[in-house]
Amino acid sequence: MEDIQSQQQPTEFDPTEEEQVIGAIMDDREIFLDGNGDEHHFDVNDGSIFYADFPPLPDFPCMSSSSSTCSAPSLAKPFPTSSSASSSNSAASWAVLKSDVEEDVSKKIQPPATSMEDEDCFNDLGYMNMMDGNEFWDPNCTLFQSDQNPVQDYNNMSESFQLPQDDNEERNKAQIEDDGLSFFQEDMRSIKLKRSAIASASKRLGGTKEGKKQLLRLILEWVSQYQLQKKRMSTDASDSLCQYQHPNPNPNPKSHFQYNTVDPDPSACFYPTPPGPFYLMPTGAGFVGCNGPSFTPTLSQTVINGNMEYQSSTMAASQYNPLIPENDCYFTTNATPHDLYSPYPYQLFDENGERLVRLGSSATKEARKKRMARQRHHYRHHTHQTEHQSQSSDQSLRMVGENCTMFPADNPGNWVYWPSAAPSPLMMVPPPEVPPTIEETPEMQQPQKHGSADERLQGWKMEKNLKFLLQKMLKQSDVGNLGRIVLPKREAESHLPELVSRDGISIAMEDIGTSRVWNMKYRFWPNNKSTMYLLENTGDFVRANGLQEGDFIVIYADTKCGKYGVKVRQTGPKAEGKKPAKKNARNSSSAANSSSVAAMKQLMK
DNA sequence: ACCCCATGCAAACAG
DNA sequence: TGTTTGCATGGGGTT
Repeated sequence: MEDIQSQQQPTEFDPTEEEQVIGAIMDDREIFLDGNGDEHHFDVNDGSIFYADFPPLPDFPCMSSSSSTCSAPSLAKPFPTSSSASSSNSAASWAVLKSDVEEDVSKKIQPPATSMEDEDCFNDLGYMNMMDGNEFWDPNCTLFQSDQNPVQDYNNMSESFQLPQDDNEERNKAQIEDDGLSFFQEDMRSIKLKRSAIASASKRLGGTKEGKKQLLRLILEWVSQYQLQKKRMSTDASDSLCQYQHPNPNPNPKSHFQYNTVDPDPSACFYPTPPGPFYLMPTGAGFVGCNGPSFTPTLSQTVINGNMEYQSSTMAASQYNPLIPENDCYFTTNATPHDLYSPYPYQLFDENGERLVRLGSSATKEARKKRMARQRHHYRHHTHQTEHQSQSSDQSLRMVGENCTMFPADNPGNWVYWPSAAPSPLMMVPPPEVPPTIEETPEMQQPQKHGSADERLQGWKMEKNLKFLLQKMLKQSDVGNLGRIVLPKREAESHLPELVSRDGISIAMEDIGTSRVWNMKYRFWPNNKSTMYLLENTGDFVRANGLQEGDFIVIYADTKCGKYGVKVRQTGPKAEGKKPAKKNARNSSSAANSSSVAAMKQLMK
């Protein structure tokens, strides 16, 4: 059973081939036959369990040229109010959400949503070399595409299952072995994997026998967890569902979209308070509304505070929320909490032949033990959420912050195992801080350490849910004691809420690095027959981050949480040429961007 | 010529 | 008197 052997070369797979039962990859012994149809049918079609095109990296997707490139001028908003694309394509839940927000807020501040305009913008900007596709922002996108609706195949196993406690994982794994064939006979029998998918996954795992073993191990483990969970759920299914709660569960979708005022409860998203040993982090898949039932069943595993959860995220949404239209998008309100906070580290995706395996943590016991040790270590030292806010240097915090999961920085649950060929972007890769320009090559934007840049980048896309809005290289006047930052006009008009009053609007701006939320004010001044846009109340923010002239702030729209995020990028000691901008462009953002790109390239080296 | 925006500066405000 | 607020100015890039 350990011997995984594909019947084909990993790299050679017939696109027309039929599904291949799991057993077929195991030592050529047909241990598992195709399910008889009335059992759990793990019909993992090509393109369903593999997903190669991660959501776009929201880091600097639109450069200053965006406003000129994007068709929507000043009224184009990150949170469109009346975008036909948005209203027509977004899920019904979003429509409800939108209306709620519009009724309640007074200044046309809309929750983050994606508009086709924005997508086009991204495309036009050539950012798609990173974004690859529109699925992330496309309300109609199928984040995990599949020719078939895997939910149908998952109808009988769509419970979102979890592992018990992490301490039990060893037992679980042991049980995998102990149960032996009985284990397989129940569920593995019905798992079908397309040969190409297997081949691809195997290839991703190195194409070696060991890699195949690893693949099988992952599958087995996943199914085993399903087995365990199924047993549990048979006695108390609801417990399983209720065990995971949003840190700030609130049935009112508006709770996620406090746009006009600072969210009184930052924990609504930005300050999660794990309710207990379990804390689910929202995944892009489950949260962002671009995954309908066609969402790929993924082998998901997350270890959170020493606990592990396995979940097939969209299955849960499908099962527990039958209102979710197929192939449609749904936003948070339609998704069950379970769905919304589904982890995903175990993932095998496929799309258009470009395969990517994102495997879970248990590739080796050795590695897992190390991770668990790290988790315990971190957990001992960080038991209170408030402490997390000072972890701006913590890479994991950065990542989760950008992912809107607001996972505690010390929370080790954010780890994933990444095959050596594709190191985890979460753990190893700092985000590219420089918005990619058209002329920028992907290599320039990507970390250099592990794995291919493309794989890492895709992982990034998967993790992030932030949409780049604008960035600004701070001038002396921005970091002075005036407490205001002039924003680039075009970007402000294009991507920030429309201002109808000179009083402006309050914007809850989360510092992505620290998870701290700053209540800023976005407003404009008339200026020389034109308009000047500013962020006010930035003094504390600037001081807290020690921002200086030449540093950058990048403003994002958090599409999951409906808030704004700001990321600071400090360019270090202001010794050399700290006046790079030197008014070298008319648009400060353009100037800043172009100059900052160069500066950042230096920094990233 | 137009526009953007960094910043100067004075009025208003607060302590 | 110090700080904040709001507008004006003008350098410099773009059209």
